[in-house]
Amino acid sequence: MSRTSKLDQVKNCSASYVLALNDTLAVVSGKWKTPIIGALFFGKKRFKELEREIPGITARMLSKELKELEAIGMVIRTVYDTMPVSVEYELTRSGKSFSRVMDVMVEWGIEHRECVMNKQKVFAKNHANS
Amino acid sequence: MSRTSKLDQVKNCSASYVLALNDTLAVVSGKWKTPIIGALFFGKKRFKELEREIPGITARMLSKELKELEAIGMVIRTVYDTMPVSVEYELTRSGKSFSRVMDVMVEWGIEHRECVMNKQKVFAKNHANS
DNA sequence: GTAACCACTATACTTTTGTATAGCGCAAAT
DNA sequence: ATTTGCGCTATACAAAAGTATAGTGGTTAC
Repeated sequence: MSRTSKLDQVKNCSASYVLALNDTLAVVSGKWKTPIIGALFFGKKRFKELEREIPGITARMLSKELKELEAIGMVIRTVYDTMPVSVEYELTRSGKSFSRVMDVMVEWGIEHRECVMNKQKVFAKNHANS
Repeated sequence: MSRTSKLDQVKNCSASYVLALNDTLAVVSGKWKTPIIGALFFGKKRFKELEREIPGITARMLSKELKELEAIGMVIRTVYDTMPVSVEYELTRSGKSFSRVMDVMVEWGIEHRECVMNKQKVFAKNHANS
C-alpha cells in the first residue's frame, strides 16, 4: 500500500470526496432531520407518532423534512389502504447505516467538550490568584 | 459487558448524547465551515490565503466563520506583530481530530451514493421492456 | 350531530443565513 | 504619488429556512 501523496489528497479533495461529503451534510442539514432520523432508529413510525415524539416540530416541517429524507433515499414511505389510510415511515438500508455516522459525531462531540472544558480548567487554575 | 437496554438508549438520546451531536453539527453548519476546515487540514494559513483557496467565499463570510470556528474551539488565531500585522489560522487539537468525523462522512456518502445508484439500475432493468 | 383522530396542505409571516459592494488603516513596492 | 497587498468591517439587500395558524377530507366514537 502506497501512502496518498499531497497531490492525491488535493485531487480527492476537489472531486468525488467533496460530493460525498455534501451528500452526507444534506442528511443532517436543517433543524429537524436528526431528530426524525433518531426517532426512526427505534423502528417504523406513523406521521402523528413522529409529531408527538419530536417536541416542537410542526406538521408542516415534519411533512417537508420527511419528503426530503425520502427524496435522498433515507426514508421509505408506505401507504396502507386502511380506512382512513395510514402511513408509515421507516429508514432505508443506508438510512439505518447512518447510525455509524451519528455515532462518530456523538463520540467526537463528547471528546471535544471534554477537551474544551479541560482548557478552561487549566486557565482557571493559572489565574486563580489574580 | 451488558447490552444497552431500550430505556438506556432513550435516556442517552435525551441528554448528553443530543448535546454532543449538536456540538458536532455546529461545526459543519453553514456553507463555508467545511471548506475552511478542509483548507486548514493542510496546515496553518493566513486570511488572504484562505480567501484565495476557497473559491466564491467573501471576506465577510470568511471572517465570520473563522470567528465562529474560533469560538467553538476548532481554530486558533495568532497575530504576529510584523509591520503590518500578519495573522495565522490553524486547527486546534480537536480541530485536527475532526478529520475522523469527516472521513466517516465521506465514507458513508460514497456508500450511500452507490446504494442509491444500484437501486436505480435495478429499477431500469426491471422496466427495460416497458 | 358534533367532536376528535389522521395525514397532511395553504397562507402569511419572522428569523437566519448568505451575497454584493464599498471602504478603512497601515506598509511596501513602483 | 499612486497602486497593491493585508486583514479585516460596515451597510444594504436577497434568499433560504423556520414558525404560527388555520383548514381539508375522510372516519370513527360518543
